Amino acid sequence: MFFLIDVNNFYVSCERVFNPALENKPVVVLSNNDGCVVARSNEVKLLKTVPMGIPFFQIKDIVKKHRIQTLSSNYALYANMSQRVMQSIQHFCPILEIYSIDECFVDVSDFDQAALIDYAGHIRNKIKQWIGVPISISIAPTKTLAKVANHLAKKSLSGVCDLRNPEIWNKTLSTFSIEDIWGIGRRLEKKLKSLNIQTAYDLMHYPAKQIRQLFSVNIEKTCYELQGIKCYPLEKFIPKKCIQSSRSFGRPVTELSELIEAISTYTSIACEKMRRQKSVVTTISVYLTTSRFNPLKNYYANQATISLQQPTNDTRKILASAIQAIKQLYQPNYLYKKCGISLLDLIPENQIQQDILMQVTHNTNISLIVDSINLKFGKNTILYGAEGIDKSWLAKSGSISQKYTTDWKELVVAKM
DNA sequence: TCTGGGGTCCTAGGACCC
DNA sequence: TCTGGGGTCCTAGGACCC
Repeated sequence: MFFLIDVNNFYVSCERVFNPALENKPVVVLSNNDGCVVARSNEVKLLKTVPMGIPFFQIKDIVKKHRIQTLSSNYALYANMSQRVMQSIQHFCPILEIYSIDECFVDVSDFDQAALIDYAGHIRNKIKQWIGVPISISIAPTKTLAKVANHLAKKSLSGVCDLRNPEIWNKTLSTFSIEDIWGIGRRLEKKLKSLNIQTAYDLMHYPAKQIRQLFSVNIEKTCYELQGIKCYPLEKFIPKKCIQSSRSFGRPVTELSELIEAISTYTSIACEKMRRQKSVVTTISVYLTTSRFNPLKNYYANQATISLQQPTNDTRKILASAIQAIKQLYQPNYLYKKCGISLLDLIPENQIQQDILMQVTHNTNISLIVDSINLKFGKNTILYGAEGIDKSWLAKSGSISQKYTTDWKELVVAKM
């Protein structure tokens, strides 16, 4: 039996904890570079005119008309708030899988089943009291059903939805649209509807084997999960298999020197993440692109994949390859919009295969020292020269809130 | 003028082996 | 002249998620 616990309107809720003036007002949070809407308060959702992911410039009039408060995203704050929420939940439910920044699955099979609803309510109150954000909790025998129940929990006053009773879940599924099911995207929606599968109930009763032939093993699993047969177990923490870092630029970039600064900055970010999960990398891929939205300007996009001689997590070595790659990709006379790096085929650092022809070296890994300094004194206390100092190409974030919980200089001040 | 970022998994098809 | 059958591995691209 699962709980699915998720924070309502997560980014907006985080902002409201530290800025109560935002309560009961329409609020949106924008993606990097203030590009798209990535979080909306309930007030905004009710307007029905601001869909998730819409480019900000397309809704400027609506924002003005309804006095929607607009915030740049503050990922340092959200990541820290996420940690706090997850740690608090673990206090009540030790076996959990963190599924995304704002939701987790919990195995509640060993709990007193008769008391589950009360327990969910209790957790909800405590998270609101301790962290300050509202959460919803759904209860169901499979993850897919828990996802369905979560939609209903969001709309209910209690914030809890129990879908354990097969009669209730059958009835619920008969009015639940196919496109709202976890794992059904736009393409599959279209194909399923062409077979006259309109609701979750229709999919649940379609022969699963046939679904597998027509679609894939995943949709077959979805079919079983709707019937209450568990196909997706709770996952333990698994290190990432690839780590990417990329950003759009705040303005068009034309100079190679600036691209080198940018790719160096992203490489440094990706490498730090890799070391945090104790992995090493053997293959990297670097890419570069102009804006794909401007039909008048020449479009150019290219990528280069490089195999490193030896698995490593040393930023200096990876930087050398990344810079070499960006030089190779660069073509003059284009207006570049974005570049990025992917660290591929990550393996645990304690499982490195030694190359018989390679000399064994025992260099001190300076990267680890850099990491520990930055952890102690704050991000970018020390950085690689190639990353540049001014970084005038950085993304825009016009209205970002303080790093209330992660930076000594920006802590919350309590006034008496 | 302005359009995000970071992931996972599956499948088909090519290349290769015996 | 006639050109099989069974298998593995890798990769690119598609689809999906938050």
